[in-house]
Amino acid sequence: MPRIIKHPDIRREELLDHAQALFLARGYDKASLNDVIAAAGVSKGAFYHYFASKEALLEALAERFARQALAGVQKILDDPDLDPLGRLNALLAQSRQAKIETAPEAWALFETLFRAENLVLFHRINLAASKSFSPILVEIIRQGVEDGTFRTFDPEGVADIVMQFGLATHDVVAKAFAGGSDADMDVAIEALERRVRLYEIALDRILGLPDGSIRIGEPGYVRAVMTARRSNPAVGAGASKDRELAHAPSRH
Amino acid sequence: MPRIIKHPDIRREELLDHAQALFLARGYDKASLNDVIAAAGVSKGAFYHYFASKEALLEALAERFARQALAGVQKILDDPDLDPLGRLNALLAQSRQAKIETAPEAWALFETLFRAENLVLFHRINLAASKSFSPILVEIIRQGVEDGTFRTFDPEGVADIVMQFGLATHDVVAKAFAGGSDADMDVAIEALERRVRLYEIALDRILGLPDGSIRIGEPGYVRAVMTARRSNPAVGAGASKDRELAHAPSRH
DNA sequence: TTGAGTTATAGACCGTCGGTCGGTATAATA
DNA sequence: TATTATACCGACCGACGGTCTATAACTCAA
Repeated sequence: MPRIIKHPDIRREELLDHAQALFLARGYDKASLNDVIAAAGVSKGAFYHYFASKEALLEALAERFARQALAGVQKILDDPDLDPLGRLNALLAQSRQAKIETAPEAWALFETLFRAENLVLFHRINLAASKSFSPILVEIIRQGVEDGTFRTFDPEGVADIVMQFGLATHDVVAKAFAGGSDADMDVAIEALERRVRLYEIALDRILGLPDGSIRIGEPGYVRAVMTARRSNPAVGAGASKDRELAHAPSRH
Repeated sequence: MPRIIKHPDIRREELLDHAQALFLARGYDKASLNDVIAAAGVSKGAFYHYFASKEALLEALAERFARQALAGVQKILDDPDLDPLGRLNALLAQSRQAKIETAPEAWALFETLFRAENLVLFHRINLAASKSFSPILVEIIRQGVEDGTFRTFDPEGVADIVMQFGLATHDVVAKAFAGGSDADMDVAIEALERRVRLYEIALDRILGLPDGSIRIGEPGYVRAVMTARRSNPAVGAGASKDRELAHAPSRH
C-alpha cells in the first residue's frame, strides 16, 4: 500500500472523527478497531502510534466531547452582566431550549448517545464533562450563596444534583423518543413537562429560592422539542444497522 | 472428561454463582466465558444450553440481584403499622444503616460494583432494580399525597429522584473509599456527612415536609460505616488481580 | 548533499475471545 | 425395551484487540 503521511494533529483528529462516527453508529463494543482504521484509511501500526489502545481512543474521544461542550457555554460563563441565578438559568436553558432550533443534529446525537450499546461511551463522556462542569457550577453557587441569592451549606452537593437532574432529563427525553405511537408520545410529553416542572421546583427549594425562580425551559418547550424531532425524517424507528449520524468530515 | 449431570436448576444457579464471583472480581468484559465455565466445571456446550449468550448471563445475573434486593425490604413493605413517611424512611435507612452491622459483605459488594470495570454489570443491575422499586416508591408517595403527608404533583418524578439520590450516595461513598490516606478519608467523611444531610433536606422540601422529616441515617453514621470498613482487612488498597469476594458457594 | 536519527506508516502475525456444531451419555416416556 | 428429549462434551471457527518487525519519509547537523 502506498504510504500516506499527514500531519500528526490531522491524523489524530481524523481517527477521532471516524471513531466517533462508528462508535455512535454501532456502539463502542461492536465497532471494531479494524472498522475504525479502515474508515480512516490507516494501518494498525499507524493507529497504535497515536493511541495506546482502543480504550485510550475512547478516552480521548470523551475528552474531546467534553471540551466541545464546555466551549458551547463559554459565552455564558464570561458574561459579566449575569448574576448567579441568571447564569445558572442560562446554563440550564442552554442545554435544551437553544438546541431545538439551532442544532437538530445535537438532538440526534443525544438520542444516539442514550442507546444501550453506547452506555460505555456515554459514561466516559459524562465523566469527562462532569469533571469540567462541576467546578464551574460550584463557583456559581458559591457566589450566589455569598451575595445572598442562594442558601445552602453544600455547594458541591447542589452542583452534583444539578448535573444529575440535567442527565435525568435527557434520560427521560430519550426514553420518550423510544416510544412508538403518537398517543404514547402525547402521554410521554405530558409526563416530561411535569418532570421538568418538578426539577425546577426542586432546585428552587434546595437553593432556598421562591418557587418559580429556576427556569429550565418555558412551559410547552418539551412539546416543541418532540414535534420538531417528529417532523425530522432522519431519525425514526430506523432499522438500518448503521444509523446515519456524525458524518465524519473529510480533512484532506 | 466424565459427564456430570445435575438438576438444571442447580446447574443454572451454579453458573450464576460463579459468573457473579468472576464478574465482580475482574469485571464483565475481562472475565471470559472460559473462565466462568472452568470455575463452574462445565463445558461450553453445557453453558450454551442454559444461556443464549454471555450477555444473557449478565441479564439473568442482574435480575437475580434485583430480586434479592427486593426480598431484602419485603418486611418493610408489608408492615401495616407504617405510615408513608415512616415507610419511606425505613426504606432509605434499610439500604444503609442496617447494612453496617448485619452485612459487611454487602459493602464490599457495593464498592466492587462501583469499580470502573463493572460499569456494565452495575448498569444492568440498577436497571432491573429500578424497574422493581420504582412502582413501590410511587405507591408510597401516592399514599402520602392522598393522606396529606406529602405534597407533590409528580409522584413518579419524586420516586426517580429518591432512587437517584440513593445511587448518588453510594457513588460518593465508593469514591471516598478509593481515596488513600487517613487524612483524605477524614475530609471525605465530612463531605459525605454533609451530602447526606443535603439529600435529606432536599427530599423534605421536594415532598413539602418540614426540614428534618426524612432521615437517611443518623448523624455520624457515615463515619461509622467508614471506620467499620477501615478495620476490615479484606478490602484495602488490594492489588491482587482477583479481589476475593462473592465466594461462590459450592452446591453438591 | 549526504547520512544518521527520528517519526510515521505498513501489514503479517499472535493469543484469546464469544460463539457454533456435531456428537454422546443419561433421563423420561411409551 | 425402544424412542425421544434433555443435559452435556469439546474441537473448532472467525473476529477481535494488540504486538512486532520492517521501512518510507521527514529532520537537521556537518
